[in-house]
Amino acid sequence: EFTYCALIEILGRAKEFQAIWHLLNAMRESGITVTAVPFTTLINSYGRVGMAEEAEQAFRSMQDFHCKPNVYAYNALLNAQLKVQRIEEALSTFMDMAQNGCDPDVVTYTTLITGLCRYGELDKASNLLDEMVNRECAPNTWTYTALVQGFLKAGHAEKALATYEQMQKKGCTPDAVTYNSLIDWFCKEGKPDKALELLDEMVGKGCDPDFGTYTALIDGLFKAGRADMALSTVRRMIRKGCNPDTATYSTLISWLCKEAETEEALDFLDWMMSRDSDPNNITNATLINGLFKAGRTDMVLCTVRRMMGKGCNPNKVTCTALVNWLCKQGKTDEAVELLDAITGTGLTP
RNA sequence: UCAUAGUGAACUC
Repeated sequence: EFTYCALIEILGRAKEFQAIWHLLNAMRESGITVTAVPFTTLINSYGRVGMAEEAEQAFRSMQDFHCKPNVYAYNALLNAQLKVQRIEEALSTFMDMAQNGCDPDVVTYTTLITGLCRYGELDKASNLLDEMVNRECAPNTWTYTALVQGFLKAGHAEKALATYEQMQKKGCTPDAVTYNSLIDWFCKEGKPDKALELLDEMVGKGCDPDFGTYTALIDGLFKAGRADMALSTVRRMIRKGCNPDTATYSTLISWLCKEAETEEALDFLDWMMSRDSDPNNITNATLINGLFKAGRTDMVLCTVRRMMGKGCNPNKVTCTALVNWLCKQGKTDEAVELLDAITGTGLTP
């Protein structure tokens, strides 16, 4: 049983859904009692790739396995539904929980609050927080942070800050994610100094900055025209033992290209590739786009090849741009060659 | 805790 669950987890990440179903059926046929665990794993796997209807189907089929959904299964379903904006369905899942005597927990509420905020249903989200308190289901740092983030993204800074206050009054300590949300918001508002103050505050309170903190700051400082400070933040990050990840690299590469520092941007790519982290699709798009904008068309093709060598293929937008450019240059052969090299795209200029 | 929730990056718009 334990082994099965581990296997299903792996299959789920590999999107081998059919294999999971076969495994579940095999388990049932061999008389193994199927618990809610493998179903939760399956529902989550569907959820991750946005297959909400399949997630719903998996949830319903639990019945056929005489398996009663628990709060984990409900939460996974809610998550899958909200990810693709099935708000009505999610709300009815939430009602079902109550009817089936399954008490929502803090994860249930946080999932709902996050989902509702994402689609602008801030009042509903806010009401849920009140409902939690009334039902003696204590919100935690994640719950408050989700709501803070929701208000910030919706441009309701006052409410965000009020929630942030409320959180602390209730004894929930802000963590790195909470700070990162606020830091990012200050940066986006063009107030990197405020963001830096918050950085000091978090450090002062013993909360370690992470990738998110530094990346948000670096981006904000570049945006505010303070490239030198941004680069010193990179050094600080490395000095503190927090190594840049792919998002940090993308931020750097993007800005360096904008600042016409393409050599530095390419140096970062070298550095990145010489280290643990491989470029991902976003790094790829960032760099290619940056090189085009900076007029470094000489470097475009060899960079594309290097990244493809690392298994990092251009996305649709980049690919179209590349092919267009090659065709304009009259290098249609190279364009066709490139298209062939990129699997599974049927794009033609 | 064998399974679930909140942050950061490019392009497109």
